[in-house]
Amino acid sequence: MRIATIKDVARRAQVSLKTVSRVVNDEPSVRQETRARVLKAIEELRYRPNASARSLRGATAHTIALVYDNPNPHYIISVQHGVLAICGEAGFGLQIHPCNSKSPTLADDLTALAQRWRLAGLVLAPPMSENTELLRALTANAIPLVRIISAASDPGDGYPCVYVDDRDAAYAITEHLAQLGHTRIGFLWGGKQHRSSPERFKGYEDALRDYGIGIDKKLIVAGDYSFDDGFRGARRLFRLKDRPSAIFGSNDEIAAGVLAAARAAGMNVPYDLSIAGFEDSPISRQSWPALTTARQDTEAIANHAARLLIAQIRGNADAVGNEGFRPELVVRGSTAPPRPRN
Amino acid sequence: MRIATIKDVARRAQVSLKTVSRVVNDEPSVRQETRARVLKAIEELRYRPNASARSLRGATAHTIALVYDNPNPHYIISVQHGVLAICGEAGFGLQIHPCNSKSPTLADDLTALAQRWRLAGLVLAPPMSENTELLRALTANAIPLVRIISAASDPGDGYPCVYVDDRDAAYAITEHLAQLGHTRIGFLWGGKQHRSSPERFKGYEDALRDYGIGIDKKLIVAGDYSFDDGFRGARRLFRLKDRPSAIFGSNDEIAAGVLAAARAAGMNVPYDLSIAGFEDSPISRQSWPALTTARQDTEAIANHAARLLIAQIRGNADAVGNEGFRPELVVRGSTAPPRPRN
DNA sequence: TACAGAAATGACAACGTTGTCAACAGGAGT
DNA sequence: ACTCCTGTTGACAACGTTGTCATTTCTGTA
Repeated sequence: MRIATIKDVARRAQVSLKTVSRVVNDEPSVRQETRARVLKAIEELRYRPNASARSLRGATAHTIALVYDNPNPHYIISVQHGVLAICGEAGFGLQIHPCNSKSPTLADDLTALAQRWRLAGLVLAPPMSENTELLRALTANAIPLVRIISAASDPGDGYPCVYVDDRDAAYAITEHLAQLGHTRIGFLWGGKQHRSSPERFKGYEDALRDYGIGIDKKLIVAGDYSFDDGFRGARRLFRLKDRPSAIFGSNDEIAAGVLAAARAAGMNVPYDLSIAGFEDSPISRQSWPALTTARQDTEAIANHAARLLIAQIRGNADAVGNEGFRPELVVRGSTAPPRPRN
Repeated sequence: MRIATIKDVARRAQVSLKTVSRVVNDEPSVRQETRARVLKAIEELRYRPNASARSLRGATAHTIALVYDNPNPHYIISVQHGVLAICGEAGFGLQIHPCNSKSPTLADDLTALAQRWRLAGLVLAPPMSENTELLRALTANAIPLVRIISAASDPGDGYPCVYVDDRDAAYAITEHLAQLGHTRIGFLWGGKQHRSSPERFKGYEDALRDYGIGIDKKLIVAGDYSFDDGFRGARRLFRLKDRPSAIFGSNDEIAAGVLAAARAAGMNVPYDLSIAGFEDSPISRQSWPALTTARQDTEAIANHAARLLIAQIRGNADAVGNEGFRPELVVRGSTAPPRPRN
């Protein structure tokens, strides 16, 4: 059972190839009657335009790639689905491309990828989206792109982006802890190669300052966005003479690690220790108690990124602009006022 | 900066198009010297074969799709990465295609997808892989496919597959609980549309029978593969007069839900209640205590599925056969002997 | 030295689509 | 009746690659 081509449709509808093409692409200048005849033939033959032929004819394929290097499955799946939803609407295909953000050949690899598949553009997730050198290389090769980045405002550097105000949300979380009465608030850093890490730290710092709480470097621990680092970091904080009464983990995985460490140390969360995370990933809801965190609507963010990219590809970039998102504080059971000091 | 085509390379290397094509595709019958000249030109021009043109010329694109409808991000990411690794080696592209397994137009949608993009084949993850009607429809349209399914042995129904022996692993888990001395073991079902659910239940049943433990229907609760169902199911079991001393959740999410419910009820896991999950997903390691579970090497499974599909596409299906995987018991802190009855 | 056979190379068509341009019909305006 | 326009349609080339087949060049042997 051969797949029908435009030729078969044309023959069946008694029109030329071009007319079928016009109908398929909703071009004007086709009589109502002719259009109907063609549509009927398309239906009968189950004709589907061949994407390869289309992209060969045009400048690029109707396919974009999503590029990421992120260990958090929930985040990635959300981004994928957000981008896919828009691709579906726009008739674009999606290639996913996990990669190593530290690879020295990254720019070359991505350029090769884009050229090989004639990709129409790239969506860059963090931390790739924050690699200026990479952005330059891709732009030099005329590869359209859009970034998902962590920033308080539009960086206005010419590269299209969707920006997420991590600082603001981290401020809200720290503020929440301060308002509960905590003054010894630990902070566990995320991975240094993500711009979100310093942003979140900045929110923490700013809130402490605004609430008149001094910054104690001993309460601040480096790490990566991982459960294990949360566990280890928490243990380190527990060993301090003047322990924190609350710990803010830079993401939910870290916070879950803190929770596990607290449990292992026989603490009762939230009464002995308040814990907050970031991201509202499933783990924050599936812990006990559930974690106070910041909800970021990753799918909406990805939606916008995809729309931005596709608008750019289609040349109507003015229709869709850069946009900011602001994660929102979600208070759950893992935070409470500190125990009165004895 | 136009992207170089085979024509540019041919001109630069002073050979015909066809010779370049031969070099690119590693065909024989090219003199060493000529080959070197062509390779040099390719290098200099940064030539990359145009995938669209290739697939237009050939019968199909060098792209396969991964089709799934599964709420578990960790599982999906693992499958994606497993498939991608093989695609990379083989020079294939991957399209991901999440979809609704209950959609009545699923078969049509997938056929349309495959034809539109000239896909070379499909990898079907559960539960799509267990929909016989779908398999028939795809096969009728000559779309190569491979399934990842839950089965104790090769079903030998003609559709290529990678099968995972969930029954055996569930048996091992139940056996582990029985050997610890548990006789009241609760079971929380996974989603009915997944074949793995009855398989896992069968393992539970078989083990109980072999260890002379009667089956108590009150200890068996229906549900889906979700944290919330685990939570609810556990609460139902806690209300029984003769409570279980151990609960086997059909996957780690369910088990994590049980853990949360136990914590909410003030129980001390594992001493008041043993909990076992299935899958070895991150949540099983990131709980406290960590969950006893069954480890399935999803990436290896996906690797094999992709290899199987690509072998089939290339017509050397004999080189790679169906294969079975057997998840392996992982004992962690969430299981212990029951408290002596008082 | 000539010649068969093998090896290397090239010319050309074809894959399915769409952009360009020409052709044609029918109606409005002179 | 004639021109001019507008709306509809079709012929043809081109996109970049590879399969087919013909041609050229080389190799070893008679």
